[in-house]
Amino acid sequence: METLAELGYARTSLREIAQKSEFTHGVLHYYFSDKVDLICCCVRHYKAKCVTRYDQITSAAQSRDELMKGFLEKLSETVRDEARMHRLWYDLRSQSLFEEAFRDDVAEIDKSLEDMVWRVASRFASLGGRQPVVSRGALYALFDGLFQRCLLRHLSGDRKAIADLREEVERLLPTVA
Amino acid sequence: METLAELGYARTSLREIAQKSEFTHGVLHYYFSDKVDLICCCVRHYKAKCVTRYDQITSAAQSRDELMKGFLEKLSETVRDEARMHRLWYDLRSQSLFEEAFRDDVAEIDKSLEDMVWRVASRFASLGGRQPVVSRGALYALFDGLFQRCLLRHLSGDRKAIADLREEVERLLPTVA
DNA sequence: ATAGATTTTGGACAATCGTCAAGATATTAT
DNA sequence: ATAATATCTTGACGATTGTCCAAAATCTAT
Repeated sequence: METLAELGYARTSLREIAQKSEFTHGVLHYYFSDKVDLICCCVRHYKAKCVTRYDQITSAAQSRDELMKGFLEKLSETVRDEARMHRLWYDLRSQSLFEEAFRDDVAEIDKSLEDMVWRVASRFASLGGRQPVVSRGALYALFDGLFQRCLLRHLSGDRKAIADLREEVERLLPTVA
Repeated sequence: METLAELGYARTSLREIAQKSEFTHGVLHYYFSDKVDLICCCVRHYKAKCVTRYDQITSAAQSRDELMKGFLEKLSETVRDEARMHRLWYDLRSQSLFEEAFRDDVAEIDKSLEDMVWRVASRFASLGGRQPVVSRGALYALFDGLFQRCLLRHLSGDRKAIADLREEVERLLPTVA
């Protein structure tokens, strides 16, 4: 996954993966039937690490301010420290537009991420005695779109990318939940 | 571009592009310095075709209903008829997360698309004597996210993908503009 | 300790990749 | 028509790809 996150799907070969691991290239075919199988396993592995990222903040927060602060902080931290791994997610999601074998796993992760965003927004709303005013799908689309854009700007060296994302989220979240 | 749209960046070789064209593989290096250069030119070429898609509808519409109807229709048509070309866009945008050479062009197209969405929403708002209530960036993130999701579902064979997108947009646009 | 199962190695394979260059062909200018 | 330029073809190259396999190494159970 580190190699994939560094090079991207298109430029990653099994030999490169093996070389940056503690194994040789031959052993990969002992555990994975082929390249697609290996990538699929990576996608599945990614999911588990990702979809509970904000859960602790969500359940611990006792006020809208506290939740907002924790969410913004975690969001910033993610872009700052895990940009490479997240660009891999967007890469693989795009690959699923072409490679049928990836679609089910990608769709499942997408759903899990949508649920995660929904949990945050629902909690934020309920802490104000309200309910979210947009659908799950729209909410996810919005935050995913903002995150993706921030990621691209950040990786391009734009120092204001994270600050702008924070500002945007701080303005938007109270209007939708 | 047709070959790229069919196979995706990762699986497309110069020889494959040549084979599906009227030329041989050698001639590509007469016009393009290397593979990255060729893809960059494709990205730039894509832009011109894309960013004025809704302009006629936007300027012709005389009421919110008319604009909504035209926008929904064009949106559906795009997903239905040009899904393959649009998955190429998402593919190349993801590639720009890894390949620095793509970033400037991708960022420029992204900006143009944002402007395009903004023009639609602004017009929709002004036809109701209003102004959009969210930022350009948020608006684009929202619609781009919804479109991307719809595209994935549509390509996976989900017959309800387009209808769901229409429904979502019909509900959202009046609340943001 | 020994036999059997499991895991790992490293090389071989055919196929494909991007790139290049020499020469053939077509176009244009005089 | 002829020369000069532009365009295209073809074959070659070294490198890399995914896959496979026989043999070596390691582990496990008795």
